[in-house]
Amino acid sequence: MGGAPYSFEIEIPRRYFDVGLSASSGQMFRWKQTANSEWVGANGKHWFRVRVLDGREAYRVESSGPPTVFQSLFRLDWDAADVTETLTRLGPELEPYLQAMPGLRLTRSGDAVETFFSFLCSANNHISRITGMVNHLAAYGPRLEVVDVIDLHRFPRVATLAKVEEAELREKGFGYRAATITQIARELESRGGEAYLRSLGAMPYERAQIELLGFKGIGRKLADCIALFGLDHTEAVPIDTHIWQAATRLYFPHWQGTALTDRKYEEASAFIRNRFGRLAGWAQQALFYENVVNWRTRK
DNA sequence: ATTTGACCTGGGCGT
DNA sequence: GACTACAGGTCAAAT
Repeated sequence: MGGAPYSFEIEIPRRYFDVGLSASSGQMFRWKQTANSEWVGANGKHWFRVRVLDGREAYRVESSGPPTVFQSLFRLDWDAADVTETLTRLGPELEPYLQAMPGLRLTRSGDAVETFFSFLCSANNHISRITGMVNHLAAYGPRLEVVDVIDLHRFPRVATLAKVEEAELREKGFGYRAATITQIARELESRGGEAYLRSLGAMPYERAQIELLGFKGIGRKLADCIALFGLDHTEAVPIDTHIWQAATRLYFPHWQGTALTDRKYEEASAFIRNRFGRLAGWAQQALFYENVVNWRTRK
């Protein structure tokens, strides 16, 4: 396609920022690696194309947005060396997990609506199918650009999604989530749509959590994912099957192999949150993705 | 307060 | 190649 509106370099060591790892670790679902190993993706109203500069600790980024958008998305305003050092001081048990995932960063979505609907797709599902579903939803938004044959769309607004029929999503393979997604889209619109969602980012984590739990179809786990990845509540600790495995291994050995109940969810999540504070979400991401990568061989 | 069963679909792995 | 288990869970009903 024609020249990108913005083209800039980001200079940072790979151990502090691995763009592919950060983009494909289950925090966002609209990034792809191209044949020539560039990373191309979209978030909210922006698209990005990222390539590693030969022999240098730097990236060349083309984007619809200025550097600040990219920097915010990958949370480059947080110093990874500092975060890692603080995390290992607060929890030495984290060190092997952080070392196993060098360059993995906690991201910060620029679009709460996209994150909200992305994680509605994630319940009892696996990353590859979530990816397909999120990209189906994204196709309801206007096309931004085509980069290396990859169709990049602006993620649709709430009003658009609220008009989608359940049957339509069923046909696209959404399964039973077709019903919850269309219902929740309408509920979200009636609560004020995007403005309401954004307001959850401005209120304390605990209150945002309660608001999100008011949607039928959003439980603790999804509420925490939305809070963490979409509303910048970085102290949120979603407990999914992977974090549950890690948490029982590290902190609650007497619960290993047991089912996750409401009470245990609350205790495990609060424990990690109290241990790492506003860095808890970053810790969670390292524990999560290390377990995703290694869980098959571990058991 | 915990446990159980139902729920769409499609990679992936072992038989 | 069919089978089966399971995946970034949630809800309602039955212990």
